[in-house]
Amino acid sequence: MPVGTLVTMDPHLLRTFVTVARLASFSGAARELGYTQSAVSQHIAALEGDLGLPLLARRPVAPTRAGERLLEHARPLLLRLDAARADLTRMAAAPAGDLTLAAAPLAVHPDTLAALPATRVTLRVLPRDEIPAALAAGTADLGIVDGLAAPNDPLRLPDVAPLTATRVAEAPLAVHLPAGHPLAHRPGLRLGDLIDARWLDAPAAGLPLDRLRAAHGTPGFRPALRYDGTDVRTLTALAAAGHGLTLLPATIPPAPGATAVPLTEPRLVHRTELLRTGEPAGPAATVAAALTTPPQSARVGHPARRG
Amino acid sequence: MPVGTLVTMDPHLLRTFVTVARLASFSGAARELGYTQSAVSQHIAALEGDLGLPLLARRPVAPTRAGERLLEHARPLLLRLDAARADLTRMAAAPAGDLTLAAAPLAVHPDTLAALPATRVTLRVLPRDEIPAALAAGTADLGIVDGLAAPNDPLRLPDVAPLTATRVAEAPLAVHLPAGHPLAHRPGLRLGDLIDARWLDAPAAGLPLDRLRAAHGTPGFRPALRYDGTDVRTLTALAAAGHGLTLLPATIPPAPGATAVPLTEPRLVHRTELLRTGEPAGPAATVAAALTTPPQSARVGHPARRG
DNA sequence: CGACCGGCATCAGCGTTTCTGATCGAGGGT
DNA sequence: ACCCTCGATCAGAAACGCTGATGCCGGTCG
Repeated sequence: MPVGTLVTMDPHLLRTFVTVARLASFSGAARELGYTQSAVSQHIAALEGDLGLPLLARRPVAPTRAGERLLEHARPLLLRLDAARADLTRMAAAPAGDLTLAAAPLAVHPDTLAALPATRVTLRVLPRDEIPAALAAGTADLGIVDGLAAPNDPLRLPDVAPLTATRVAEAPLAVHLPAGHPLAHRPGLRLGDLIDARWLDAPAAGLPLDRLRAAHGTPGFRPALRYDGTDVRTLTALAAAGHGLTLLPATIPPAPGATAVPLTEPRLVHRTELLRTGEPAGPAATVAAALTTPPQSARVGHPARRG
Repeated sequence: MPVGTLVTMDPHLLRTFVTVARLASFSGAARELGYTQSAVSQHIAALEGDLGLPLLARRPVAPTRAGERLLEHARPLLLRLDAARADLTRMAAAPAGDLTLAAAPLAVHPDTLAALPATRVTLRVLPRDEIPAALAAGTADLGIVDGLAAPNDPLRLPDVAPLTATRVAEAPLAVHLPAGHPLAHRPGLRLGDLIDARWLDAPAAGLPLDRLRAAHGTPGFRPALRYDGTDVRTLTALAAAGHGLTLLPATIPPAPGATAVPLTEPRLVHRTELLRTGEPAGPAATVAAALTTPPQSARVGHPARRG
């Protein structure tokens, strides 16, 4: 299949456009990018002339409707471009002995830690959505991400670069409730029972509430206390203290004063996956192999192949 | 957050690289792209020099390991770039009166057809995975895609451009069996009961088998007859004739001599979604509104926001 | 009210990039 | 042995993209 025939839209122009939009200033963008203000002006003029549309309102500088749209295209495009470059230049360099692992907060499982070599390892905890970008940019060699999914369903991840995802583990889910909660003694809970409850909102550490809403197909799941850290023990403690419910993998023990009740419906699991760029090399390969004993691999770049 | 600082990797160079790789020929690519062979040679040299890696073996011309990797980056990149360009230039042109609708084979539902205006409409049936690209390229104004999904889960689609997906319908699933089949009189079937059966392999028309394997987490689901068309009636007839089983939305009636048995486990639905680029305008807006009476919208560009 | 100042547009000029066209060496087929 | 195709390389010409200077507009302050 032939790849398109248009091309143009020089990434340099896109980059200055994005910068101008972010700073709301031509001269500011020029300073940041190391250009003359004149050059920046010409860049924007070139883009607008090429597309036949005004992209920015001047005085004050703000993107037009078309400009907004171009930003939506340009930002991921530049991300991918940098990712491609980083990936390829990495292939040129010899594989270093050091290994950097980027992990989402709930994705670091004791088994995982046991599989790591003793030395020259950096473990970096990042928000889930930034891990693919970190891999792509070469900031990390291996990624561990987690999320809610139907059993055996791969996770949905931002598509910034051709990454390979491998299933590491799946665990059932449990709702953490304070011991005195009326539902705390049930053997199992359905998500529908808990729509009207108040939930901890912990986007960095836990499972985001909008994912629950999507899974159940309703709004609801009102946020109570918001926790911006990544520490899971704090989260369970908050649940024990009655600040709201949390849904966590069943492998996480509840804090004293709390109970973890298995979630029975819908059939969701907490899935963790290993992410890597292309062929693993050097120490990354060893760790990757150790983490994925039952190999169940899937490409995430083009998810629709499986849909 | 600032967008990366590297840039370079001129798309023109990437385009000639992709073309050279596809044609396995420098001069062939030159002919196709309207360059001199000399220019193509210099393009490749520039890329290789820039990255510090050989990308192509000469004589015969074939991508190296690094070249393969670059292709994986470059192809979606160019796709996105063209999509961005097409999207923006479309904004420049006045919205035409004509409406082109790209639909996956199983996604065209009677209700959908009823919602269409009487004139100036083109309905084009495409493989599911090509619909986002068609929208992005401006070949179609609206897309209708379908697929297997957990209830209330959005579909997984190739991420070529910022598209908006809206739920149109969800239907339960049914397995089509010949009337004489031992399981034909069951009230319901579980997917696990059918791993060892032979299945129709109809990637263009039906639900792909590898999606079933993913849903059940096992290999199995051996392909029997392969059907490359997109006609659903043929598919049901093939199932009736005993050429293999098919899984179809329960809204599709079985052919004479066949029975449709509801699928009870796992909890999967046949979901159809409406796709559009940014803000709908002109007649597309009317149709889009008509198709999505209960609005349940979601951005597909960055699926991880919900996971 | 007028001068000033910051910010974007425009222009000429020049250095660099990036084509073309010609030439060369290496293989492969006749 | 010859020719023909293919890719690499080189010199020159055209095109491109940057800088620095200048112009214009709007807001601000004496």
